[in-house]
Amino acid sequence: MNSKKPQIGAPKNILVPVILLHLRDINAYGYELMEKLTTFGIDSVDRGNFYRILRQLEKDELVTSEWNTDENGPAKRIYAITEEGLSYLDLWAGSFDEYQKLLTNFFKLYNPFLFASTPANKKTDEADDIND
Amino acid sequence: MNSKKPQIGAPKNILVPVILLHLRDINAYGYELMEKLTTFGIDSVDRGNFYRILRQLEKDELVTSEWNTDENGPAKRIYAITEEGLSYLDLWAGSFDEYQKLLTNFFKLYNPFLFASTPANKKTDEADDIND
DNA sequence: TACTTATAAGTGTAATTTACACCTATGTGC
DNA sequence: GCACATAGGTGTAAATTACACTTATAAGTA
Repeated sequence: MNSKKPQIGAPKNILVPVILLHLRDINAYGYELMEKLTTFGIDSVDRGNFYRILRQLEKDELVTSEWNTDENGPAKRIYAITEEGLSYLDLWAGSFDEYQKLLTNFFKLYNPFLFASTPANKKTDEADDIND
Repeated sequence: MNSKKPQIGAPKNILVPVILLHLRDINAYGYELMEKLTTFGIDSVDRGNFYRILRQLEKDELVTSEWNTDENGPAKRIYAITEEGLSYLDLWAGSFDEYQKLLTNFFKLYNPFLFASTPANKKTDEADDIND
């Protein structure tokens, strides 16, 4: 198990919903998506596995793709989300909602005074943005 | 990959910090901890792997254990957190803080109106134009 | 006594996921 | 004709997870 240091960084399975979320707004190709993710808060993605995830999403019919050779440089595989992908994204949103509650529970136990009822307590310390 | 349904349920690596968090408050044995976790919001743990995680945590010197044969029933292996375990827990707390921000980013994109500045917006409708 | 149930702590191992290294190809600038 | 940035991949060992199964103690009960 090697529990010496925590996965500083998100569980990798977060990649799938975040990809779908971005594709809901704009059609995009893999390379582009990876760049967007780093600005989203996900630092460092394994490029190789990222492309594999995209191809798998296509196999599962959550996205579709087609080659774009119009622009300069190497051809890009442009992805678009499907109806199925959209409802799959909604499932994830529900799951993340649960997970947020879990994290709130964690911090309630970890640092109970952050959740104290009097606003005075909250003002005394920095991290009062934890619970939102 | 089989992306057909999301891991409705937490990433398993959350188990380690949650175990440590509980052990910070009370010394406990595996079976007991598993019951606590279900009330904590983690539904269904793999008992076998749970015990394996505990033994691994001990190998990593994040917890210590000793048998308790005083009480009725099978002997219990009582765990206690170490100093190292405590600081490891703190590392996790930082990591979760990051992850919470990521989830907030997710929902900002997923359902932006939840984060609208005017309270009036929140009141008007539930989610009409978001998904269609 | 033998059998069932609840508690407590595990083992074995296949399947899945992740990490890490490496490969192919196109176009631009030097 | 070579380096470099972009774009999309493969191969595979290591780690993790899921699922089935095992051992053992004590209490209750037929």
